[in-house]
Amino acid sequence: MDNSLPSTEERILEAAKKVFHTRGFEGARMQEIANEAGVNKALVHYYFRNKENLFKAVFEDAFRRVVAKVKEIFVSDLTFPEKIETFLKYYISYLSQNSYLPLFIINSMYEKPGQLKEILDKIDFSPETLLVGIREQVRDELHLDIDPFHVYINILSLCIFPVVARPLIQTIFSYSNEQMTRFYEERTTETPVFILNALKGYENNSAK
Amino acid sequence: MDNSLPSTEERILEAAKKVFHTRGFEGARMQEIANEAGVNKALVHYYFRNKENLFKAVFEDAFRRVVAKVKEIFVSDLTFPEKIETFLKYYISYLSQNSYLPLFIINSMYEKPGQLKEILDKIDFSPETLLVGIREQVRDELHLDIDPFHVYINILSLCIFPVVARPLIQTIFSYSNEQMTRFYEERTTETPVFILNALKGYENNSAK
DNA sequence: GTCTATATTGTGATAGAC
DNA sequence: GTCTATCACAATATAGAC
Repeated sequence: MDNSLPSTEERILEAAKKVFHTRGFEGARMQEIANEAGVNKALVHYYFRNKENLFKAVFEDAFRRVVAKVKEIFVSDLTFPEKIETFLKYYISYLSQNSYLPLFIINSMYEKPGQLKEILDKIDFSPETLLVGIREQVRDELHLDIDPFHVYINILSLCIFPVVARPLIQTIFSYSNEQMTRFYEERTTETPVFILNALKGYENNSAK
Repeated sequence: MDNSLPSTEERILEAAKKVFHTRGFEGARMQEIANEAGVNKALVHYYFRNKENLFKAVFEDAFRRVVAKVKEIFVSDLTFPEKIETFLKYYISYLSQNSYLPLFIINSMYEKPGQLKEILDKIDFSPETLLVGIREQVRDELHLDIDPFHVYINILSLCIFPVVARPLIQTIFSYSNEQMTRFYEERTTETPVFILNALKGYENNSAK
């Protein structure tokens, strides 16, 4: 484990994460990043040369983290229901700490479409790994034969959207922060039930 | 019906929608809006005074449209399964034409949290209308007694997230535009099945 | 109402001392 | 490596002619 104090470069990167995640590329200010890191603006340029480079570093870090966590859960020895439960439990707690992360990644894809391609080549990530795992488990454990791709997207939708749309939900329904916390706690148990119910419903039709 | 040619003010607003929707508040440039409208930059300020005002007008327009459409479907005489199918069919076609709209609204809530409050007061919109309708139908048509709020969020999640995350999905899975079109077509029929299956699954447990 | 020209401020980036 | 000072330009906004 690394117990040393964070280097200047690390402090700048941490500050950049905070600012880019919440404000996006266009909204971020190099000045604010410098302030957040407790250094001068010029020093930010010294380490990362320009805004574009710094953003790239932040985006890659964010994507790596999310992928690593998803893989950690979905590529494991757990049963399918356990995976869904674990995945949701992880997302509630992880995203409540990093509620800006998924929206940051989504927005970055619109602002800088090409950037993900480079990253995908660099890191060890094949979407097939995830899909194959789901396909086999849905078939062997639940005895269903349905497209795992839609199942996968459905699971992600039900996990991520409620977090991403939090300010919208909270405003429209006039929920307090405490009510929102309870809402997300409820989803931890309710969402797996919803998903597994849906999958069981296919049993009648998929006997082909 | 209004057959007259669009006024200058209308042309500017249309241009502003296009630019704000795709680039967000920070990314938008008054110059680009002026170009898009075919007028001079100064004229944009003449009609809307500043960027903030123009953005407000665009955001309000977007929110009104989305709410109007959701109400049109959910507050109707259709049965619950019909509502879900209609809603999804509408969203596939509507969002494929305006794929930037939901993300624009979500982002605006982070950038300008207070703005929605004003709008909600102005327009005729009560979230209870939507929830009450769902609650009654789930109970009377499907004979279930579950929280309509989570059902409502689940439906929205399954509709909106796949559209919002399109660039991410397309890049990760290396899908062509044609494959993405087919993906969304599939969802039009698959998502209602998924949702209704999930709801039926509650029948066993909710006999209290 | 619509334009050109300009004011004014903000912001990414660099030069150069220490 | 870290700072201060400054450049260069981009972007919002306004003044004033027509």
